[in-house]
Amino acid sequence: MSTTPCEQCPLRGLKYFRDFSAPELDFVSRFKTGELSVEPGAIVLMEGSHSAHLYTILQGWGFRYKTLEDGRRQILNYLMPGDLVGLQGTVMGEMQHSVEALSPITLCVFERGRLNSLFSDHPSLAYDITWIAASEERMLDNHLLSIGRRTALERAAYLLAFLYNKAVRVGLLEKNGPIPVTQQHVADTLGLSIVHTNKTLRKLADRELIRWTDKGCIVLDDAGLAKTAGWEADSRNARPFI
Amino acid sequence: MSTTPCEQCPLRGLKYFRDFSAPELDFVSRFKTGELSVEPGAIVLMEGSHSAHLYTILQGWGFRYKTLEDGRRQILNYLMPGDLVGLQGTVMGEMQHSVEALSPITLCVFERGRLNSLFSDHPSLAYDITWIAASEERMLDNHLLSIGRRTALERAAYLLAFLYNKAVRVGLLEKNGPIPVTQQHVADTLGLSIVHTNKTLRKLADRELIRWTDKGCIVLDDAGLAKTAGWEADSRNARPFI
DNA sequence: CGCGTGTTTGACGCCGATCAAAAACGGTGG
DNA sequence: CCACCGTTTTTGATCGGCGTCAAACACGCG
Repeated sequence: MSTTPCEQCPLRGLKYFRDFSAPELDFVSRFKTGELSVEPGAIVLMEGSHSAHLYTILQGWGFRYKTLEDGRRQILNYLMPGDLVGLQGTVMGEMQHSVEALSPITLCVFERGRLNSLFSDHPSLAYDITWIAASEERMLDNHLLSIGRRTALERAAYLLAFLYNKAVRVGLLEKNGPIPVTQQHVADTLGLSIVHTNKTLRKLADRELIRWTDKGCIVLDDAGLAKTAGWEADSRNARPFI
Repeated sequence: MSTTPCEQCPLRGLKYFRDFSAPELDFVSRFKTGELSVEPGAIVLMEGSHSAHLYTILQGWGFRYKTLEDGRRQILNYLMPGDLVGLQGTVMGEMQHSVEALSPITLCVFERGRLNSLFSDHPSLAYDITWIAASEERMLDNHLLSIGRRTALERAAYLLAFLYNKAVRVGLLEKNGPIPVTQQHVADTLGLSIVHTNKTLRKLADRELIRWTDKGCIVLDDAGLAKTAGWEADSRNARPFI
């Protein structure tokens, strides 16, 4: 499969992402050095590695996670089109989390070495990267609040409403499409056991907020989920991406 | 009290922070428009506000937190000298968390309007801001892992080891100084009830890893804490700050 | 002395972990 | 087509960690 030129980037058509000026687009298209395709379940980046690359998700679902010595796993966040991958490793050296594909994904590959010229020659793009980092931080704040202070049912509802909203906005999910996770993923995100996660998701299904299928979770009533989570989705538009 | 000129910034003497070039120093000293002093327990920034400022902690302890409607509170992270405050609000508009002083703190105040010229004229400083944001993200990753997958005892040990290490490096804490938190703060950070937090901290005290005083927590054995948390502190030096 | 804030302790109950096993499914090979 | 398998979901029983309730204790302060 040939690579997608940035000029024809499918994300650019979405209202959710901001437009580029011509010089920005020109720079980014030279910044991009290739594409990477990864199969579901495969590791994109490994904790402890020193990757020479920075990536943006072009299509598909992935997730970031960390593990403790004894195998306990915590999923930190989910990755969707437009998300920057590997910034921590790029800016600070070693990766301290891993990244795994949830569906087949393709990533745009950027040359780390050219990041300096991005900062020096395209301050607006540098600002975008900061914006994205701040946005990621904000998501983590929300997850931390959720895991720390919400009950199991609220947590689950929050997670699914969050994933649904974000995925729809980036064009990754149509209204009745499945979020491609297993209950094990949900458990590792919420900090719960898989058994209790199952019972919790069952309650959400009984309330007809979701339906669980072999392809993942179908959100039937995202407003209802947000309500049981005590959360309101952030509806701002026009976020940047690289 | 008159303000501290950036040329004499006490943080600059610490090995932990990187040096500035003359032009950088010059810019930053003009970027800084004043200082803000806040008493313990007072709110520096409020969730939902639109602050026109960006801050760096010059001295003292603070923390970031979010609350749910019903009052449940989650502390997201602790703020120490060199930490940037309000970046999320500056870059993305509204603040989605609050900031409170834990000790008397003083902050350097930066004009948000000049952030553009920082990005356009001082790419190295823009890079530093990205670095700091990535670093904050990394800390949140660690906290998420902790709350999601560690036991109460491990969580508490991790938190105290983390705070101790960071505080010592920025010159905020001498070897036997107290971390100025109450057990309520610890509980709200770990996602535990205050009663259970107390019983957990007691276990750490019984093992002679910490001692609790009316001024806060004294770390007696930070290696021991890190060990019971199953964690190794990151010993990298030379981080940037603004 | 009385009060407020913070720490400590005990009793009890529940949420969620753990253990165990059964379904339900798609995929594979005979 | 069917037997077998691995993965995932589902359910029940039991256990334990942590929450909740309640009350004491310690301390600094006016």
